[in-house]
Amino acid sequence: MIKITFPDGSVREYAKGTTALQVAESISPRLAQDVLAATVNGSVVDLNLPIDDAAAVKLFKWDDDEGKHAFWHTSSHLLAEALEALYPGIKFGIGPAIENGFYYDVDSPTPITEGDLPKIEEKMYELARQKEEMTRREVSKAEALKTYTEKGDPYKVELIADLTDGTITFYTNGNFTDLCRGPHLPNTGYIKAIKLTSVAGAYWRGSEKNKMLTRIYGITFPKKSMLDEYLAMLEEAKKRDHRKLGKELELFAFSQRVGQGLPLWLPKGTALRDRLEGFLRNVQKKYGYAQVITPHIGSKELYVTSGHYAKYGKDSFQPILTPDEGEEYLLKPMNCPHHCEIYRIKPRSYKDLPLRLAEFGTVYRYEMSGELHGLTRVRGFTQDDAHIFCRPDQLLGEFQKVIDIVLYIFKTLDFKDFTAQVSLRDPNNKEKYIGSDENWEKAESAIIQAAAEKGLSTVVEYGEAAFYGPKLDFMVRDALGRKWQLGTIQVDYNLPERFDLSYTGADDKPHRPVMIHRAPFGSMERFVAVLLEHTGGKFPLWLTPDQVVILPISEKFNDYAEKLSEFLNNCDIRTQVDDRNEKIGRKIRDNELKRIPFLLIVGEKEEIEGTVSVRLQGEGDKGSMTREAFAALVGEQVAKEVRQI
RNA sequence: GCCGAUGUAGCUCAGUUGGCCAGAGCAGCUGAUUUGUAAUCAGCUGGUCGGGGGUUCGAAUCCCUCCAUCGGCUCCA
Repeated sequence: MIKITFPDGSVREYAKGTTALQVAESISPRLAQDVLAATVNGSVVDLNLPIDDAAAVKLFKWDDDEGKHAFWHTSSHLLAEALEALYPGIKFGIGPAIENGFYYDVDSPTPITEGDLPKIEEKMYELARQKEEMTRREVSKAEALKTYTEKGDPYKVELIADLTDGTITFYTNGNFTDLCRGPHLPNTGYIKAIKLTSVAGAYWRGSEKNKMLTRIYGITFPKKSMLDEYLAMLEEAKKRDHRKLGKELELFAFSQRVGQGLPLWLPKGTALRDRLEGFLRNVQKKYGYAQVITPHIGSKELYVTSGHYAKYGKDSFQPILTPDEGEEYLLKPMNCPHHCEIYRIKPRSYKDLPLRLAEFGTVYRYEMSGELHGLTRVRGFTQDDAHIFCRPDQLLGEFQKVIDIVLYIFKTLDFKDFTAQVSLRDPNNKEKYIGSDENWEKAESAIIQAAAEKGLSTVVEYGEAAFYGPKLDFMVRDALGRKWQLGTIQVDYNLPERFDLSYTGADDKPHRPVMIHRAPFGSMERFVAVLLEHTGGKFPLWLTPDQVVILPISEKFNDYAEKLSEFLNNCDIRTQVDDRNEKIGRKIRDNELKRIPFLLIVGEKEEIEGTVSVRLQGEGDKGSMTREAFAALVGEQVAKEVRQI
């Protein structure tokens, strides 16, 4: 007998060789049905792996990430089995579980397109219904290599070559055997609902130098109803797509003639963006920032000095030449070099620091055409940029104040679900970065310390740093769950050196300042995009372009509506009148669809009483009140939304 | 940039064995209606069928090419 310890601390005895599935069965039949994976002493294993020694066992169901992972990982093997049956000679790359489902990368003798997915799904259902056992087998490296060399699967051979002997396992379901670490479900019968979502190209091992394989994405569920829910959720998410809402609400547009990735901000979008900028300007003023403005182009020499030219110059927009002298200028890809030059305009004393220079700076970057995406990835955009030049002893405090600004903004705009990511150098690829190891280490530890002292829970990502320094990035998801970097704070010891920035210390000697790059929104474009998807176009009252629309019952009451509008606008309430010759039902519908928060309906009754009938967007009739009472109501709500710092 | 898909009116979309002047709804314009809480009625306007080239007696429809968009990959100062 062996002792099994459970997460709650209880201990039960089982026969040696008992499997995790049998353990679940001994607890309840229901649990045995729901359990998908288990950990034994912390490592994830198959449910049917015999446990031979006393161990701590934890069981995972669908609601656990480990459970979903095993489910989707098994699903990718099922997909592979179906593919091998339908496309003899197909070669396999990798087929992992991902956040929402799984994929398999394949090299098929005949092309696979989206039209082929239904028949592949059909085959998968057929194989799933056979409840094929997933059997595990440990193999030697030599045997593994032999198997795949004989089968003629070069990708698997390459993978095996990197593995250490003694750790290699094969899993077999039906006629299909795959190199795999596992764990897996006991059999394919758990998979009841299957949807192959898309096909895409993907470079083998993620390098564009390699061959492009075909990647087939899919998702599976233990119940049909769960798949239906998932598909309905995707439909809902599509309605919140910022590209669709931006068009519907007339916030921004693109024109092929202007150029791809170059957004045109329409009047309502501009009003929204101006308000966001004003909000941040106000916050920054309180934190001691000074606004500056710098040109949209800069001489090539500026970027040679900063190091940007060597790093990105050739892949960027081509330099602009002056007509006669042939001088080279670049479209500004970032604001920092300009701000460094502002620092240099006069000698700086340690008493002048920190110097905080802020600019809503529009920059232009050449992004590859396939990478452009609505407002989240564009070629011309405006950063809510600022550079803080400070003494080394001020770095930590300044960094933390920037964290405060970011958190204040996220709180005001109700971004609850964000990730704070510490983006460090790729330790195996240091030549991608500039600057000394010593400075990198100083900068990295400053960020980690600042975040820790602020009680921020962070994830660390290697290889995500800027080329001149490490970053603290704030990632927020869009409607479809894709992560976007919004706010960013970066510590930089390099640019001050390259620009030879200095200040005179109390010791009357020159010292090198440290620089913080920061953008709490990230860029106005991306921030508005994510905000749109989060709110579904229902912006908070303080931010929304139109706050109130007055709907006269008929044209007879247009004059009263105009007077009301004038009154409210004088109270700083953004008000319009819908004076079209339409029925009231029509006006309500059209203005509801525009997501205008307050609809005021006025007719004979209101004109005589001097009141307005208030209708809240999405909520309906709220009864009538005087215009003064309404103005006070709006004022209070705005004040509540934008809490003072 | 790469793989795959898509591109018909301002918007959403019909229209493929290639064949009458290319259609609908909404939006827009004109007129009627003067309206009480999510679409009033009638008439009218509007399209280089993404651009260019080709095949054909004939192309929105087939072929080539370029452009843009969408889903990924790569990249992301």
